[in-house]
Amino acid sequence: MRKGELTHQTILETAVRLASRVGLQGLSIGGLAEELGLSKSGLFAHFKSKAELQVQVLEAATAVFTERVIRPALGKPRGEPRVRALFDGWLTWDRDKILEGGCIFVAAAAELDDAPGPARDTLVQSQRDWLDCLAQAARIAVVEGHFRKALDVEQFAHDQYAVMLGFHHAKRLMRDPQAEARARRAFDALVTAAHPPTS
Amino acid sequence: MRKGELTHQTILETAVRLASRVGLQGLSIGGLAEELGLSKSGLFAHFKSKAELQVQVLEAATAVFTERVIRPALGKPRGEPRVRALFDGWLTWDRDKILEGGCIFVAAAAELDDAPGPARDTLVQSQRDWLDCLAQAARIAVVEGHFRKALDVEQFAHDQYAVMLGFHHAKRLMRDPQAEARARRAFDALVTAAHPPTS
DNA sequence: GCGGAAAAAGCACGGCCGTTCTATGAATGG
DNA sequence: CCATTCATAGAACGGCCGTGCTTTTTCCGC
Repeated sequence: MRKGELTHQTILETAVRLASRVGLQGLSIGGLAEELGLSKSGLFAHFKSKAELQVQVLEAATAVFTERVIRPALGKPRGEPRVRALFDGWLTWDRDKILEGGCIFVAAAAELDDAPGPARDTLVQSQRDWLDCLAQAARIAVVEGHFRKALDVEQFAHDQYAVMLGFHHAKRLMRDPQAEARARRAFDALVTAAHPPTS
Repeated sequence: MRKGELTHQTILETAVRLASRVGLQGLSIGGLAEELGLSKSGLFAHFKSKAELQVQVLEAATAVFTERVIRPALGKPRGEPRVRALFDGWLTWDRDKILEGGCIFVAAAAELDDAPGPARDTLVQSQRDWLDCLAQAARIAVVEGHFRKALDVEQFAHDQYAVMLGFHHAKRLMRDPQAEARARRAFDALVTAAHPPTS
């Protein structure tokens, strides 16, 4: 009962990387099996269906994301440093070798936005958690006095994520070498605007 | 030579709408033919390959976008009104019935960002033109004195498009009823920050 | 080290894919 | 009005897809 779960996890790791390149729909069981040196049916046995595979890929990606982006940021001081750490962490995540094809959630968002089903539900929940995480970090920054009291933290989280999406577009599609600089400038402007009134 | 080009255009219209739902990859020749009541081979004859179909779909979508979004904005007064018109036009575009599945360019951007080829090249060019259009509108706003002289207009265009991408995500994936309000607030903040120093 | 269980492979299926070739029908120009 | 071109349909192909079923191999507790 141990060997099975091990390969199961190995499959998911490879699947996440592959899916970031070819998308969730483009992730085929045959292709994934070949990449792993397994038989198609042997791999299929781990998941009862392709839909289940897609859900588990998203869950696995969420787990990696939490480990790689959210948890390190939680180690940073409460307030603005943590808000900035979440932003930096996401930039690093989108650049990670694990994701040769860029953030898998951004790719999945475009694929699934009109495809009702368990995969979409899983993605939406994951993204909601992420936005809540961003908003909560901003809320703490308000409490700490780094951000102004009247700040709409959900709006801030929304705007912060929009900058990330803009970065993804500029970097991965447009191959803009200035993508990261542009994103940082946009985010800095957001943070500055969130600061308490100076005078 | 007339009948052919007519159906050719009809095919592309339907293809654009369908592709906005299922994506460029998901757009199958068989499915498209059925939607139009044509035979698969009869439709295929209009395009020498699926890659060519994808390119022409993107070109057709760009033409519609230019007609529906850019041209009306060019009728607005130079400066901030035109900048705002481009933003409003995009919001309307993303909501249009033509695009049941949301902006086809956003969907294609995620699909093609790691798929080199003519389709990707076509999309990149279209997006570059769009960003240039946004930047140029901002540049005019600087000349008109609506925006401050030192404004980085390319950065402004980048940030403006990021807001649009954030809107698309919030609206189409998250189904956030506040998506449009959030986007307008974010864009207003951008415009306000672009204004000349008040004092 | 053996026997049962779990994991993987092998094989076959129906289905849709893009693509090609051939035939037939309709539109068009002289 | 007729001949020619052009637009569409039909059938067939090899290929990959997801998915079951059966067999073989591998693992693991006793």
